[in-house]
Amino acid sequence: METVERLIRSTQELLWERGYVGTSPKAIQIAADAGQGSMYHHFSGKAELAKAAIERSGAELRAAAEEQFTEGTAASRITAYLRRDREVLKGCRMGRLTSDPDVMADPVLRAPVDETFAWIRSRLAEIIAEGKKSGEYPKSLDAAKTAATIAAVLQGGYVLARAANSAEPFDLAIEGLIDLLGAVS
Amino acid sequence: METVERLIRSTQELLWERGYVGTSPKAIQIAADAGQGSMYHHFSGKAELAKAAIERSGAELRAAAEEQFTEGTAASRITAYLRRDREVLKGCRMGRLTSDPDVMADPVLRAPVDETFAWIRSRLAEIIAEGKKSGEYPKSLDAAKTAATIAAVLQGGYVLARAANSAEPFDLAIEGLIDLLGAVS
DNA sequence: GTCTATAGACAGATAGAC
DNA sequence: GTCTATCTGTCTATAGAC
Repeated sequence: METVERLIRSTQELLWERGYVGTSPKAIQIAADAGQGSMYHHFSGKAELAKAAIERSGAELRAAAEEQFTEGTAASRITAYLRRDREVLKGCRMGRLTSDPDVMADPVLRAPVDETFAWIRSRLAEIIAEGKKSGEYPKSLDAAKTAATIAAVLQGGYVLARAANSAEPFDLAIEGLIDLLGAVS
Repeated sequence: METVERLIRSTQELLWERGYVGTSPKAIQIAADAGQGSMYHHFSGKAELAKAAIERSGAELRAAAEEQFTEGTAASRITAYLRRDREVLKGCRMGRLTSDPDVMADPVLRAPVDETFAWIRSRLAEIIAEGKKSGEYPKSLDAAKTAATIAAVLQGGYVLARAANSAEPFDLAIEGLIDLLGAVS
């Protein structure tokens, strides 16, 4: 793999594990097996590298979600998305960045995070709207609200799981939501 | 206020804003208006100070939650808890610590985080169980699952709000959950 | 493109005076 | 209890040789 690619992937991994504040250029270089000069030749610094890594992660996240969003009824697509196999104890690569003050303070770094969640909520809302048309969900169900609730359960599930050092609370939260959604349909 | 108290409160605030990795002893000393020698006289270092701050925050969080948990029907107590005024864009003081690798890696620092969320889920489950007894909720509603879902929506709501730099997704997620809970009761 | 050298600032303490 | 001095290592680059 080429140097630039190794640098971006290593940065993605480190941002996931340790966040922006906790990730040093040195650590990235070691993980990517690239020298100092090499890194600074390809990127102006930590921020530019992080931008590339966050954008890449956002694209990957959307692609992974879209896989569940393509076939089946509205309810089955949402359930498939919720129950998809996830590295629960590692948390969400994108969600964890929201607690990184330096990422949130920099519009360039926050933008891809913002866009990713906006996209997910919007896609979920579309699917719920389809479900209302098909009669799977009642007309009274608010698509935007429900979409936000679904996205929040996933993000919050990660938080509860990491706090407990166990995937159990994540699974409980997901199944609790599926039960509630099943009750209205 | 006394020095020890100022140190703990300043650490609570800094952990909330910048996390453990992003908070330096120096920053704590400045915020607490305490000297280096003074800080190291009262605490062995950053970790011990963080332990005191996290435990304090956990106690405050439980006390704040218990306020909403005391009067009214089960459903009204849960709604009151969900709609309580919160500093949404600052995120959850306890939840943000779950993305701090050094906190999660140290059992002493993770314990109060774990206990706080375990307590909240357990209290919510108790209230839902009461609601089932009183007939507010159907017998088929799983208390542990639903409690996890409620806690997750709050934590995830913070994540979505910070990503969007707006309280709106938080409010949407909360209201979406309240609608779902209303539909089953 | 990649390497090594250098550098100022900060992190996270420790030591000893007062 | 609090203060100042000191210390080792790391952070985040920049500069210039190869």
